[in-house]
Amino acid sequence: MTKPRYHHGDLRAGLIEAARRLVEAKGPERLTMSDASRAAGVSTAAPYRYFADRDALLDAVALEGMERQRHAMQAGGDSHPPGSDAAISAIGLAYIGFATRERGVFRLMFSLTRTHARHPQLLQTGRATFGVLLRHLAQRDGVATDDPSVLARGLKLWTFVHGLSFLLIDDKVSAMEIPLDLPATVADATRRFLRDD
Amino acid sequence: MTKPRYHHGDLRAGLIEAARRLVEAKGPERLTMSDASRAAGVSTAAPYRYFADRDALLDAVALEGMERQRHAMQAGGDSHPPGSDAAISAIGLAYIGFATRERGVFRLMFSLTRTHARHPQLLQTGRATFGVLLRHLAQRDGVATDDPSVLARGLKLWTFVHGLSFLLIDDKVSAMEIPLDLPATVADATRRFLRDD
DNA sequence: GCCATCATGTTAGAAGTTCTAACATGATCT
DNA sequence: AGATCATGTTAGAACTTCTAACATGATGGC
Repeated sequence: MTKPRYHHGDLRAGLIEAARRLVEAKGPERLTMSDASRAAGVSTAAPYRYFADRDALLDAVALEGMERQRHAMQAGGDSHPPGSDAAISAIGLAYIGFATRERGVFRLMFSLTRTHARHPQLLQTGRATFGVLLRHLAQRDGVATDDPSVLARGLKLWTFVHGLSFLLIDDKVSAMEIPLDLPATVADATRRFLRDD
Repeated sequence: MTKPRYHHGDLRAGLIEAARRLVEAKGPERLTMSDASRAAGVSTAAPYRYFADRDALLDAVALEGMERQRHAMQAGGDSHPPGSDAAISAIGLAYIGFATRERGVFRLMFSLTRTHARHPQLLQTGRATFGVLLRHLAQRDGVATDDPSVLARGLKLWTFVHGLSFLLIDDKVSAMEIPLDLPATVADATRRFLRDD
């Protein structure tokens, strides 16, 4: 058994991890600093050494989530030929898979109103995530990632997987009693958005 | 000038309206009962005559928003031949239009975790909203609204407009510097999802 | 090896929140 | 006119975020 130490070791990371678990268990809006502190084994004032306020801790949880989601998407794309329909579908499925595995964190990632002004790192990470998709689309057509047609297709694909993620984590699909073959649906949408006519 | 009266008249409606405005101004999570009470001109305990707790007030705001969104979609569809691509696009645009006009309320409508169990009326109203779209899709194909192909197409179209709504209200489209012709994009997605091959 | 320094923790408390309990008011109906 | 009861108020308990002042112990110079 580990002795309770005055100094935590890495409290910042410990708090982010504790907060991540709590966000997942009870939803972002139910997270309290008290709970996070208790879970990390410190007093309620300790977090303020590392995070300006509650929102700053949530920002950190969101950022960490964005990075994990991006890695999942990267891995999904890498397991298929670059720029192929299969690769692009896999990226979308990885996006949705992250959302459904980590509803709380995913919801948090997209509930930070006007957060970009407050925390440019979140914007940067968001761009990197979108870039995973853009690179495959650009490769497919042999153009640059900021080509207007790549951006337009990227937006439509992102829109679709983003929307489906939300409908799934809000249980709308089941509430409306809609049968769903997720991989087939994502593949279908990918094919429809990528065809030229 | 109106004399301050002890009895409000219709405090329930007054609180919903005050809460709606506050949700829109500061976001759902920033709404406090204190603020809503103050805006409605009553003490902080008065709302509890009509709403069990803060969440119940938010539920009421969400419900009212869902009804207004449904009416907007209904009107959009009605202004075109039933079942036409134009009608279906118009429904989608009305959905997105509501979301961007009332970000706070729209976000609230889709942030009520596990609320269906708590408030079946929200589920019922959600079904009615989806039904606006389903009726046009069913009409188009001359089948019932619960036909699997209608449900599948309905889900894809909903997914798209839902996703685009969220990306717009979260300022992701502008953050990623994606040029967007909204009506054209919705029309394009509608056409792609409705074609048979 | 000892001790000063300072990062990192704690405790105490102010201000604000939700929600309850007990009381006050005035609209309504006989 | 007066009783009744829905609808409001005030007071306060339990919680929250966040700050200020203090405590601890890890670290580096001597």
